[in-house]
Amino acid sequence: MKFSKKLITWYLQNKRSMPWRETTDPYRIWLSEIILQQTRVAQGLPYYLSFTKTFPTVFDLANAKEEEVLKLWQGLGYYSRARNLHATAKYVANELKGVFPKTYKDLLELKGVGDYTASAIASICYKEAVPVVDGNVYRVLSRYFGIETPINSTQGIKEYKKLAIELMDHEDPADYNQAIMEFGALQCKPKNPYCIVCPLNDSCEGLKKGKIEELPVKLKKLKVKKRYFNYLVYIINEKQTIIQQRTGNGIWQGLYEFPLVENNQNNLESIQSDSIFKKMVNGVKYDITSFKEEPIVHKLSHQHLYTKFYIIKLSVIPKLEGHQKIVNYKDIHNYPVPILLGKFIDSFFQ
DNA sequence: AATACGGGGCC
DNA sequence: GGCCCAGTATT
Repeated sequence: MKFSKKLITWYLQNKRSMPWRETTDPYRIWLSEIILQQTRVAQGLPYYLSFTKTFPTVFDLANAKEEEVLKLWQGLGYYSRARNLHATAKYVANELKGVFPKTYKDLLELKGVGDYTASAIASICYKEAVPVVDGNVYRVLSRYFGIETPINSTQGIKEYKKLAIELMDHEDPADYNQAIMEFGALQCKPKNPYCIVCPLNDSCEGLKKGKIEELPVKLKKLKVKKRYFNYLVYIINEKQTIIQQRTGNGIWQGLYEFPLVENNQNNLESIQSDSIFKKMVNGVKYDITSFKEEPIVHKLSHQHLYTKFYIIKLSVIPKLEGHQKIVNYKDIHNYPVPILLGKFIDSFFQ
């Protein structure tokens, strides 16, 4: 039997039940694909459910405030996905009358939709024979064909894409694409794959050469950077605090946070000598204490954030910078914040 | 061609 | 502590 037919046969017997497998509505397929970019099914599923419940149609999503979209996305990471999601919803609702593009080529034009996602939507919703090449596909192909080209090299990306096109099942693109991904997720998984019971184990080049554990080859990424975040949690008359929105490039764009002093350490003295802080509390009495003695280490894939929260009690409103705003405790939960701050807020403000 | 961009789970 | 996850946009 052909490679593609074996995968589809395996898929039909082993596929997990998922809500986005019950529909070919491009809105829902698109939504699920954006949510699942670089995200495990188990992590993305609750977000898919809340998004489809809150925004049943692309018009509902388009009509939402960006802040509401970010709030619902809170905790999922890669927040540009949420901003692009909202922008694309507005574009489809307002410029395309709510009708999604129907081809790989046209889908590719949408913000936040790249090669993988355009292929997924085109194949699942419209049966276009375009192959998905995600992390699962790289792994399955590199092992089955014994390919040692790094999957994140320019050469590798071209090579795997070419192979994927050749292997594509033209009669059933939707099931084939989902089959190879599901196969990579459940059977040919990164650690301890089930080669013994694998339906492809009689023809798997990687298994024959004993190289399953080393495949796929991936160029290693750079060392993570350390950063030092000192958050100033102003407590004004025991009922209000100050937050600001992150703008420009960098992490957490569009999310809110407390006034931040970023330097090369986590200590009280460096805060008290900070010019922005001094300007804010100039002439007012305040009391400053550390929330916890040890910094919280928040680990992102590319940087480690050594973070301390400083509780600053005062009885008058300090001088605000232009982008800062006063909020009541009870309203703070309505703002989208990084999970690092969300955890602090949950413990400190109940 | 590289780098930035989250958070969580697994080993 | 390192790797990986239904990748994309920017530099």
